[in-house]
Amino acid sequence: MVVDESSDETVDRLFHALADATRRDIVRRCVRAELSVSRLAEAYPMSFAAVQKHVAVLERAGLVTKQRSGREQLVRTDPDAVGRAHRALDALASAWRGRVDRMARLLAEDPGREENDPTEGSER
Amino acid sequence: MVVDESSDETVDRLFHALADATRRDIVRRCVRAELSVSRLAEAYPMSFAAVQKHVAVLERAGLVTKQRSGREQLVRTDPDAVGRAHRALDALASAWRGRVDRMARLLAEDPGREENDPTEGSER
DNA sequence: CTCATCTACAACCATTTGGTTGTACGTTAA
DNA sequence: TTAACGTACAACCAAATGGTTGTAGATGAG
Repeated sequence: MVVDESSDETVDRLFHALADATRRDIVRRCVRAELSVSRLAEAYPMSFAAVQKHVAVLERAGLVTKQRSGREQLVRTDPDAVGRAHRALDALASAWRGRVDRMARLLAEDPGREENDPTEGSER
Repeated sequence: MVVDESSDETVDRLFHALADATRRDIVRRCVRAELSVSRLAEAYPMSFAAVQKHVAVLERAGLVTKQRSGREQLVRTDPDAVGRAHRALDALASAWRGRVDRMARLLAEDPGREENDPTEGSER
């Protein structure tokens, strides 16, 4: 049950998880080091249970994973997660993005020959 | 009033706006064509007022703009919006990717050849 | 063993969200 | 002018969110 990375509900969970400053901060912290939920909770002005819930949201979104180590639960940001978010954004506006990228490049490098309609270009 | 593109609340609004399939679809549709709110509403199994609210959420997040044309209100996806979302993601995991560090070093040591767009480079 | 620590989870609460309907107002067409 | 259309907005509602406290189960230290 791989759940298809680009299904609506998957993308919903992904962006929803990112739509909170505390959760983004957790992701940031756990990129560099594995931290127990208790350690994380010390960093925020809220209860342990609240942080636990935030971690659960991130986990369901696939942004972090938990690994048991003794009595602690170590949280780690999934290295692929940000890439997945990027791909979701690209899928969102890929047609437009191809056009704008090309326009930007043309304007920057070689102004004067923009006559190819790129409305349906790069799928990267 | 520029509101600082990377403030917590700005990013909150951005990702929250993207965390709904209907809203993502509106963004997708209005990338290619300006559509009135009524036209948009026809596409979804919900009331006009509901679509109106979705558009309002997208507008507060800076993802779309509305422009009056007669009695219609035309909705258009902001060309910069997806770029802003990309940048927010990059800022989130820059430490892990080492991207910002590398960019900083390049800019410091060898200013003038930053022409390899790093927003679209390494994927793992 | 005993105690402190870390986690899990339930119950509860206030606020927000996503939807509805209804009303009012400006604009275009007949 | 009148009727139809497109929009704005308020009031309302159910469900989800984000927080709390409290209780209970594992695990490690002394």
